[in-house]
Amino acid sequence: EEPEPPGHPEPGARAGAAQTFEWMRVKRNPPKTGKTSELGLLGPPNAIRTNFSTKQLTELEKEFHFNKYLTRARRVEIAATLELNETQVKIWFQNRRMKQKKREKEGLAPAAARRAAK
Amino acid sequence: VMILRSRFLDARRKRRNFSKQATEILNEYFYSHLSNPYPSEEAKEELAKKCSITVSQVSNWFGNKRIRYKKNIGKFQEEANLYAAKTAVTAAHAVAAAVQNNQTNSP
DNA sequence: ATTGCCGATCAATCATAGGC
DNA sequence: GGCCTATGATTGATCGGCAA
Repeated sequence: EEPEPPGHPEPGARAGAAQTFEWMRVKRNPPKTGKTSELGLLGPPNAIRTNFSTKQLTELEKEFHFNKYLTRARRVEIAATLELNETQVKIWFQNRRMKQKKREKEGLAPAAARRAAK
Repeated sequence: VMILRSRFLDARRKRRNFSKQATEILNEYFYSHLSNPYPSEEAKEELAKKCSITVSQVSNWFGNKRIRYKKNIGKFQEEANLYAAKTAVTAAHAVAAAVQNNQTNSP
């Protein structure tokens, strides 16, 4: 409960100064969802977080209530309708399911919290 | 504009800061585990209970803390030293108690 | 070997709280 | 009241692991 082997005392680390641990260096690869549809194939691939429109979110939400999971066919259909790629639709449903689960959990916690309230 | 923002009552709007005490507990954990500030699910539950907040809020806190800390380590230096000293004292007491206990019952 | 899902996390952003 | 920073929450997307 106290792994500390990979200690990396930075060369410039001084007494009292915190070290730079690995988690502080973690960098995520930029999103590759941008797709190269718009541009032939030059220019930096869209590496920006997509902002779904209210319309798109409304449709996705509607579909989610109908089915928590998508079939390949349905996914293709929705992606085309909302002008999103299949990966974005897939990820949206994945995140939506996690969100649903989180809410159910939080929704029941209060009940148990009152019982265990100190 | 307002319409776009009124995303079906974003819970974010009624946000309240955690109690000073809760923040103390969270920071103590964070800085005493600075080499790997990723509490296990069990640790999160324990922290949540001590802070009177939900596990999700503990997760949010650590997520924000980690990102903001590494974004600007310098800005947290003072805070880091503060908690480092605090936990050091606690550890010293623990060691002292252990030594005391060791001398009392020596096999 | 490929592909989807889960759980956790990241990273950017939103909206409010708090201080001046 | 305006303005700026601090902070909790949200979310599109990534990472690693596992299963089909």
